[in-house]
Amino acid sequence: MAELSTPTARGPYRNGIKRRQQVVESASNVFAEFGYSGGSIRTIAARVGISPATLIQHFGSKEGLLEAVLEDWTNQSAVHFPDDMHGLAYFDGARRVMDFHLKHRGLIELFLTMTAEASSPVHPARNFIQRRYTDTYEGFVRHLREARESGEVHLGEDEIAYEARLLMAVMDGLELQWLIDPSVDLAGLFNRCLDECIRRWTMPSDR
Amino acid sequence: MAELSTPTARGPYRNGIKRRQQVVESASNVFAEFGYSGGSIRTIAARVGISPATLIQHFGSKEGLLEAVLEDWTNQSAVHFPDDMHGLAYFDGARRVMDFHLKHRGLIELFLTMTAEASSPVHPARNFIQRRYTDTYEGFVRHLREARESGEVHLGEDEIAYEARLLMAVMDGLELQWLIDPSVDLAGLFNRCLDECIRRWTMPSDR
DNA sequence: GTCTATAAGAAGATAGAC
DNA sequence: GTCTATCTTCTTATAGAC
Repeated sequence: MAELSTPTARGPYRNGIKRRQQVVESASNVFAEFGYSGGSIRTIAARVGISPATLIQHFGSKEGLLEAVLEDWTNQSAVHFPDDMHGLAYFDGARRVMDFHLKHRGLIELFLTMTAEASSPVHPARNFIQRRYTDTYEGFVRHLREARESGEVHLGEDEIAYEARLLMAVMDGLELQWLIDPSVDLAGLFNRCLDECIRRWTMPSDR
Repeated sequence: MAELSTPTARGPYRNGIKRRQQVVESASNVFAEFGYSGGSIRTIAARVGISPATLIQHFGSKEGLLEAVLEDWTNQSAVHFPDDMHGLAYFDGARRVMDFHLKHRGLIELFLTMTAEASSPVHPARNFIQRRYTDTYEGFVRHLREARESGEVHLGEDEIAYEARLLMAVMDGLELQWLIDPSVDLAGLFNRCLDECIRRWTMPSDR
């Protein structure tokens, strides 16, 4: 019984866990490449060298696999957005998020494909994506308010809402252009935009 | 023979043309809703009340139908972007583009879904989308240069490139947020952003 | 845990009648 | 021009052997 309590590197679930992670990564790539509808269980299974049946055995259904992919993606993203930083420093940390995205193209491909697909109310990832956007927006607003209270920036309440939405839009929009044409200088454009945002936010009597 | 030369409202192709347009509109909606992979010939045909076989007869293949959809979409978009305006007035006309998008949600859903899907090199709409982005970017740059030459704005060459990319990003990004959450005030946010862009561009010795 | 075999259905596309 | 019927292939998912 003791061996069964916690799966470890030597424990009984070692292979299962490793395999599961392999499948999730394969699925992320395939969904990023072909979308959720276009990416088939067969393709995903073939890339890790297992049968479609084994894959289904692990995740129950294609939708179960999607949930695992989205969960994994949240974890990967969360690691690289600064949760310990506050106020303006939080937005300065967004540069590192972009650097991370640049090095993990598949991750952002997955996210934007899912987001566009999930504009349909029947898409299985719709709730997840909606929540994700709400969380990001509220996070931006919260940190801008913090920055205002500490005197770092000078923004009214409606300006905070506007700037939060705009920054989100710029991030998504630049990433979209970069996906279509990888020669677009994503990091350069975003850093410049962030510089000007911060400059604008910190200017006294801005508007 | 005379009756066959040009299809008119009374000509022999009248029904065919009307039917064809119906199918293209249905396909636009279905592709917008489920993406290209997820949208099936069967669904598209059912919505216009014809058989899948008839649809294929008209367009040859699913990819042929996609081409017709993209062509139609270009025509619809082109009508509402001001080709007769130049310099700053051109960007002011972008407000009307947004108003048009707001009233034709399916069109923008189609565009953004296609764009995200087409980040994959094997997607049949990839070339089309790439060209579309290039054209838009070059259009923005051209009109900003015109505005500089006529003394309307004060921007360096690299600032023009930056502002063009950023405005494109804001449009796509705000539209994406609006698709996910229709309560987002797309027109309001964009108009405010455009106001500030124009204000920034027209400021002497901006940077 | 993983496989083969297979069910049950939907996909794109074709043939030929009307 | 549109249909029904059908082909082939591919889809997700299950059953049961090893």
